[in-house]
Amino acid sequence: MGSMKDVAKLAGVSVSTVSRVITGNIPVEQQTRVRVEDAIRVVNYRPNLIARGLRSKNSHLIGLVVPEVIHATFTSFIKYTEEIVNRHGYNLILGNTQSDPEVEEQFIDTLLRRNVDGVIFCRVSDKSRVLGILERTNVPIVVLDRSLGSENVHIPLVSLNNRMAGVLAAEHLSDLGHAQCACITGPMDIALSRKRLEGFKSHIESRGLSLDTTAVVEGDFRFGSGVQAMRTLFERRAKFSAIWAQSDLMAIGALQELQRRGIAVPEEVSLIGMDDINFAEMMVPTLTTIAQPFERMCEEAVQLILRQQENKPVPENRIVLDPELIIRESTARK
Amino acid sequence: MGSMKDVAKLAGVSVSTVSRVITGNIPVEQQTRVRVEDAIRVVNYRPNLIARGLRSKNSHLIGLVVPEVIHATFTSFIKYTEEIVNRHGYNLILGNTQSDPEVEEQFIDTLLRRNVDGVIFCRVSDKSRVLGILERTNVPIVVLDRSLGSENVHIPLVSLNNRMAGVLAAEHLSDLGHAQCACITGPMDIALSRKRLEGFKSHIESRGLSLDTTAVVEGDFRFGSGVQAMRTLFERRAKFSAIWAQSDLMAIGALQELQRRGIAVPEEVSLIGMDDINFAEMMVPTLTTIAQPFERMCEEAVQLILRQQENKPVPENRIVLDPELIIRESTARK
DNA sequence: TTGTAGGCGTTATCAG
DNA sequence: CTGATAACGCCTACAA
Repeated sequence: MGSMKDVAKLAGVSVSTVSRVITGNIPVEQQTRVRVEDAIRVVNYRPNLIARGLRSKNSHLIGLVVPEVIHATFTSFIKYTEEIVNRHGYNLILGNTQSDPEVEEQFIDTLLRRNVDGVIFCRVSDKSRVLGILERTNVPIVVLDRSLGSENVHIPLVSLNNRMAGVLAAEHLSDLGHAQCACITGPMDIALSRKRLEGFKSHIESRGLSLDTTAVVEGDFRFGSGVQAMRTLFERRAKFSAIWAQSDLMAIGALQELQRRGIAVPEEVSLIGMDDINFAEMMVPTLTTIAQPFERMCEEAVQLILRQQENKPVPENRIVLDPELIIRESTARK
Repeated sequence: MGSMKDVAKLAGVSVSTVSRVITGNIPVEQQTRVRVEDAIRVVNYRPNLIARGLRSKNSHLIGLVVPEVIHATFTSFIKYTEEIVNRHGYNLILGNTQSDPEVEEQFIDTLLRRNVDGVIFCRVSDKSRVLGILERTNVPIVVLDRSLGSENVHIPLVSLNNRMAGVLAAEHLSDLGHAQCACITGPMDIALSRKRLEGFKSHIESRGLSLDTTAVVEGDFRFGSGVQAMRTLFERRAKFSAIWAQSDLMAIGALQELQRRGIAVPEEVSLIGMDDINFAEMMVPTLTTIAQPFERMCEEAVQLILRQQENKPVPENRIVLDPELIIRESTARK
């Protein structure tokens, strides 16, 4: 792979002329243009993005920061973000921080030193100092699926209407005639877990019922905590005919424990998950769930980056998308 | 974030001196060193990797090419590769080609133009022209979990002993007394599917039994094809008391279909998967499976890249790792 | 329309 | 030990 110099020499022109035919839209005489184009082919010239980036101060690189990779939500974010940035001519540089502030900071540091054109953060905690660091740079940044409550109002944010997710779940269950519901939440120090519970609870109360405190168990979004939460519910002798788990993985954990105890789903207990991961359809019974619009979330995030970069006014700084109820087999009329 | 120039000006030295204290191990007088270090702190200087890369012709970037993201095997590769390259001071740039040769080529092109220090390809087909393109460059390249048969013997390769996977599955089933087995394979135009089947079959034959051709169905590694394959087996009235599916996803599909037909696993039919994805433990019954050493595979791949880059002799050009049988609940004595 | 010159931020070489 | 200077590959004034 030759450089511009090689092309120039071969074509008998200066490098700036080569640059012009590469860039296009700058007048070059037809004759020299073809000479240059031929030379380009001969030396197999491809513009070097490093050099170009050094000059133009942008890298066409977008950083994606996730706290985990093997995790339905983040895997989806990775997939769609990569696809979308690609479509816009960018490449994705991926960083898994495992929620370790140390790793987080160190990754952000190299991103900045690579002149990335933007950084997308998945579910970053307000505790992480990185937001502060990034704010002081002028690198476009977007928080996707954010967690904690206290607000950095000026940082662009794409998130789900988590409260609505709770309402949708409660609505579906009460429509089916369930008067006693249980809820397996995510970590309560993450705002989205609280918002989901709040929506769930408030809809139940709006129907004149109440959500028993013994029927609310905290999990960590993962499978094991779903199993454990189910056991806790039984230990507490909580009364319920329906359960909402705030992630499909926890719902699948709950399902496993129910089946091990010989409790039929949905005949005896109805079960709703959340996320609509692929596996929701693979269970027996298939899982009713609250779907997140992963692809649209990523699209909005990338748009926010690109707009900031072009210094276009960003009309909406906080984009909140709606979840959707997907009815399958795991819920039934009481 | 200032540049070296800023630091130099502030410290009253030349840029080369600044460069020296950054690089370390080049003699600089103690006094000027501290002056420079102070200045570095003041202007918040961080060496720019783009510029450094332009000079030194390496980017500390490694490209990972996968044909899919939301897919147990590749998600694992992404996770581990990212972790490992990071540990070595590299960043990962991820490309999902969806097996589209067009996208593949275009991605490789930008990788080369970014001066990546290495490219790791997951399950690349021999049909893709990219291997040829890459061979002509001197960028280190490794094929991970490769598929097709015809050999480019000089390209470093990390793969699984797929034949052994088949043997392990057959061995386990015949140890349990199953004389009639079925197999749901991956796409037969992918070499690893054929090798797996070959191992499976040959072990069965070594026991004086045979694998009925009606009991072999081709899938595509995905859930839906597992469901479909199961139906096909029933339509064909194939006789079997045990099934090996060459991916956990297909096994889960088969399981769903079996359960829908009221056939108990493992009481009536034993079932083995392959991969040992997270969900294998989440099923009821939990899935017996053949585990792939994903992390080690990635480690070897990264090692091969780094060794090539340092121009160290690469002792082993083809690394084949062994799978492992994980016994859970979905298999039982006949 | 084309070439020359300078610079993007680093590092390496060569004097001093 | 330190400072010019050139070079990495590209782009963009400015001049011709």
